[in-house]
This record gives sequence, structure tokens and C-alpha cells, in this order.
Amino acid sequence: MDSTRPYRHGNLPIALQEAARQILDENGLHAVGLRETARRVGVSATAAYRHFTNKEDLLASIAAEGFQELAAAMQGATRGANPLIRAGLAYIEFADQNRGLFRLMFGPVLAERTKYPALLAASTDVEAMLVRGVADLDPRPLNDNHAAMAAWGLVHGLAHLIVDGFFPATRAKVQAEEILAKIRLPRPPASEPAQ
Amino acid sequence: MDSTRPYRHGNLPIALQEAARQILDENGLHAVGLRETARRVGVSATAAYRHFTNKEDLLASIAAEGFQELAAAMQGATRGANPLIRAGLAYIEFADQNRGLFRLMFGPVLAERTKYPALLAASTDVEAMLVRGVADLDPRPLNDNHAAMAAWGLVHGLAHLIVDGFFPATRAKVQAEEILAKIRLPRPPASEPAQ
DNA sequence: TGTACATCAGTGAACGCGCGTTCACTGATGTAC
DNA sequence: TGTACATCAGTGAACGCGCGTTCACTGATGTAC
Repeated sequence: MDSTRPYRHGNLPIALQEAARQILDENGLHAVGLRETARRVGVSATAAYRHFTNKEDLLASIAAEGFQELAAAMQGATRGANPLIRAGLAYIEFADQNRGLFRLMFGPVLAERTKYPALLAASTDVEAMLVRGVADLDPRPLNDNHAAMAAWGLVHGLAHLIVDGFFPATRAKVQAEEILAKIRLPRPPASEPAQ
Repeated sequence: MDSTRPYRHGNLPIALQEAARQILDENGLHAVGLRETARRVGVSATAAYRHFTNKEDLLASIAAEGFQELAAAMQGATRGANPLIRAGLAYIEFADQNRGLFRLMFGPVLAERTKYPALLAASTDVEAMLVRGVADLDPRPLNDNHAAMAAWGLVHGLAHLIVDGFFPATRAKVQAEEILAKIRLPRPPASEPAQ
């Protein structure tokens, strides 16, 4: 790319991540490869192995980054009224703006998230934000928390259907606000106080 | 596979579809190829071209089949009380039992569904079932129908999160019933009568 | 009933391709003395 | 300040691989007469 680039790139790992994300969103996951990524950065294919153990490792690092950005976007949206709704809209917006990345994050390529601690941690952060968002309705952990599961499911499904072209993006994003505002999440069993 | 197989297979298109679906659910979309599929059926790789114009055509035919089965499963579940909830549970069950196929149906490989009329028709049938399911709440077409969008979004998101390992399948499927039973879908604006 | 022939579902070799990864290497940088 | 040397980020050739697709072909089936 840059013919005057010095011998040492300086920031090759980040440059590779950025290039891979670009390919991801432009041409989809199937188009992302170590060779193609290196080509974009203007570096030999093997240079990547100085910074990532293999292709999957690079993908995992990008996915982790994605989860961090998603959590940050949700967090940033929770100022003001209706924080859960705003976080949900941020989730949908993130998916729409990072389609390839969104599919990678939740897709089967990195199904074994335990292999990548940073990835697992970042995805757990997103989960925790949702649980926190419904805490006044149901304070239990995700797997017992029907309100949190419903909230995540709804937002995730709307996002996916937009990303995959079943809902028209622009319009559905507007409608999502109304949908999230009007829906009533399930309350926990009466035996456990709902506040 | 069968060394006594006659020269003409008799049902090669269907055999190829079945083999491809098997690969899809066992090893994922990335493992499905014309060569590998033909190999499983015990036929030369080029034989497939007598029945499908190319790999994408084979995949599209499988996806169309998937949407038909999904619609049938939903339809079959709507006998009795709470038909919308039962249809939703059937949707989630279908996704869980056909993970690779589910990802193919909704994934980016066949994003241009207009290229495959049978696929488009079959996916439209599923959409129509959901709209019909909320008709007493809101009779409008999908793109104006927040109840239908919410129902589809919720069910689709829960299904995806199960398929992608964010919710434990067995447990989440049980919980889904309670979630669907308790959630309140958005009602249409007051200007349009809600029955 | 028999035969010639068109049809078309299969075969197998070959093509070009891009991939992930390994290997031995080169050459810039930083550090110990 | 100068020099020897270890470190390590890069290179480029090479590997084996499986893929989708094209091609000329073979051989079974069905049909017209």
C-alpha cells in the first residue's frame, strides 16, 4: 500500500484487524482471509503470523473488539430516560452498521468462545448490560431471567432480520423504537419480588 | 456408496439435497460443496450439474425446502389454544433441530432471494403465517405491523441465540414457552381499530 | 417384435484458483559493554 | 561514543489442498417406425 513504509510497520496488528473488518463488512466473512487481509495492508501474507497464531485467532480478536464496541455503544446510549430501550436501539444500530462483523460475532465460526478468553469476556459484558437493564424487573442471572432473555431475543432478532434483509433497514430501525417502547416484558414469578 | 446402483440414479436431485443438508447440519455451511456432496451420494462431482445449474442453485433449493418445512411445522402447531405461541415454539424447535439449515436460510449466502422464486415464495409463506398469527391484534401487512415484527423478531432472536450457543438449548426452549406466553405485543395506533 | 436412433444422466480428466501454513532467510532495531 | 550481538518483524518461495466448473466422452433408456 505505502511504498515508503519503513521496514517495521509499527502497528501491523491493528492494521490487519482494520483491513479484515473492512473486508468483512464489504464482502462478507467468506472473503476474509489472511492472504487477502495482508494484501490490503501491503504486507506479505506470512507477516500476520508474527502477531496472530492463525486465521481464527485474527477473527477472534476482531469479534472481541466488536463485542467491546457493542457494549460501549449500549453503555453510551443509556444516559437519559428509558435506558433499556436506548440500549436496544444502539444494539440494532450497531448490527446494521457492522453487518459482517455482527454475523462473525454471533456466528458459528467462533462458536467455541471459551478458546478465546478476551472474546468470551467481551461477549459476557454485553450480556451483563442486558441483565442490568432489566434488573428492576427481574434481578436474577440471565439463565433464569425471562425478562432479560426476552429483551435480548427481541433486539437480537430485529437486528438479524434487518441485517439479513427481511426487514428494510431504514424503516425498521425507526419502527424498532416504537416496538421496544410498547412491548411488555415478562415479569418474574410472584414468589420472587418484582422490585 | 452403493456399488450395485444402476447407471441412472433415479432420484439424484433429492439424494444430493439430502446429502447437502446432512453436511450442513453436521459440519456447517463452509463444509458444503458440490464435490463433497456428490462424494457422499457416491456419484461424480459433475453429475450434479445435470440437476442444478451450480452450487448456489443447490443451496437455494435446500433453503426453499427449509422454509417450506418451517411453514409446515408452524402450521401444524397452530391447532388448539394459543396458536401464535405454539407457532413460535415450533419455529424455535425447527431452528434448534436444523441449525446449519437455519443459518443458510437466513444467512448472507442467499441474500438475493429474488434470484430464486421458489425460495422467495417459501420465505414469504413463513412471513405470512406470522402476520396471520397477529391478525386479530393488527391486520396490516408486515412492514406496518409492529405486532408481527415484534413477534417475528422475538422468536427469531431466541432461536438464533440458542443456535449460536448464547442460551443453553434444552433449557431455553422450555423457558421460551413462558416468555412467549407472558410477553405483551405492541398494539397498533388507536386510529386503527385493534380488532 | 425388432431395430435405428435421439435423448440425456452419468463419467473422468483437466483447468485455474486462492487458500492456510511452514520454512529458511534477511535486515532493522535495541541493548550490553 | 562505538561496536558486537541478540532479538524479532518482516520476506518470498514452496507445500498440499479442495474447490467450482468445463469439456469431450460413454452408455443406458425410451421411442418411432
